[in-house]
Amino acid sequence: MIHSVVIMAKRASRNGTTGKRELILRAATRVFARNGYFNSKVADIARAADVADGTVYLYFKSKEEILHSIFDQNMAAAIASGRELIANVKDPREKLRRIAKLHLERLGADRDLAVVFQVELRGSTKFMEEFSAAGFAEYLNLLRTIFEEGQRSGAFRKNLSAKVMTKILFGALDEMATNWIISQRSYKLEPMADVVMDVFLNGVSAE
Amino acid sequence: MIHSVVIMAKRASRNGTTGKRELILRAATRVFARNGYFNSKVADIARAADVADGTVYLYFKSKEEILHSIFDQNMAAAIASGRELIANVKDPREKLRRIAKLHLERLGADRDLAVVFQVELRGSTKFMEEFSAAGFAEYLNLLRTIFEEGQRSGAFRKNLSAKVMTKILFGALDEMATNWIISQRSYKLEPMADVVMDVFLNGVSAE
DNA sequence: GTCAACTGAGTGATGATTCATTCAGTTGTA
DNA sequence: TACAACTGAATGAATCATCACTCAGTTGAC
Repeated sequence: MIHSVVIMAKRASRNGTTGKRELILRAATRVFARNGYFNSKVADIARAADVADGTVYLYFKSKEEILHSIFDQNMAAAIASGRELIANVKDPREKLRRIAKLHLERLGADRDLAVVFQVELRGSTKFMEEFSAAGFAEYLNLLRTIFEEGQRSGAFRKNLSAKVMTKILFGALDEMATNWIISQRSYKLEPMADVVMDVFLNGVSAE
Repeated sequence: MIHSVVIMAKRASRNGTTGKRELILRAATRVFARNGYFNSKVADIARAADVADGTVYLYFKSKEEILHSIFDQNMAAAIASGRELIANVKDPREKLRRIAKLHLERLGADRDLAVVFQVELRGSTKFMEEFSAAGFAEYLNLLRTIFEEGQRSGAFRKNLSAKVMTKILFGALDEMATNWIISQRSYKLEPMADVVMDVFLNGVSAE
């Protein structure tokens, strides 16, 4: 009886919905967020995941690959989620609003993840360059495509560089997220998207 | 004759306007920008400054203090410069325009410094918190004060949170700088301030 | 000769990664 | 059903390179 329960528990944590890889990624996100990437020891991650040091290396080639995986996985999910969300929306303004909300909603839902995205991933040009080559550029492209659509439809001023407008919008949202992390007082992050979009849309709209 | 020139040169680099402390700070900025803070060895900085390892510790308590000093010194200079620049400007819009231009001009003038500010200083929550407590908050306050002035004068919409507007503006400028660093193609950074201010002022202006 | 500035080899701690070993669970055979 | 042989996931102690920082000694200006 007791024996079988123990076995079940073991099974659940070993082969259940939460694989060990996923488990380690989550633990790493927590550890990176609390100590910073460079101050985090692989041993810390292992302990947080309740796993031996060596086990980490069965799933990841290196400490760096863990950070990469956190980024890749979440970025891919975010972009997919964003595409889906605007699939049958027509108005470019509304599309941007939804993306912005999603952006802050996702980060606001997981402070540790937000710290990794806003702080740890920025901590080296090497990372920044690799990341921008990867999913990050794709995200900016998504925003840009929508903006250009809005320019064609006459909603946004045509003399503005869509690329630059994209950076402005992203920068504003990004700063909301970063500030939210740093500030001690806890407020809701996602509603900030409305204010940002108000100012931004007002700033770029035609006539 | 020649001798005295050499002596002068030595003096200049040793006790003149450029003290050893300054020399080390500049070298560190270069090294941090190229390798990242955590990957930079104190020995690298010493070599870059053409100084022995130990000498670095005659001027700085630790590697971390070097990074702090780079931030403190430049931030203080930037704020002073900004205050001076708007001293006898009346129009809040124009004040913001000038600050924005100064912001991007300073970063655009020294790529290494820009990398340290945009990338290396963001790489840990610990730093971020300390830095925001220091000069960074003061910079945001400067922006906010101007914005509030503009609200009182009726130039900007009064129902907007000055604090949030400040973050939006800062975030947009910040992203311009970060993108400028990452992008390979070299363009002028400072003119981007005009575009940002166009959209921002348009977005927040009353009526 | 004195003193402040400077030097750079040495030290001690740290932490990423490896790998010999264990053992729970599976397979194949009778 | 029983059991021997096998598999490979998981372990964690040991390795080994790496640096931040120290300090005993040197230099050179006056």
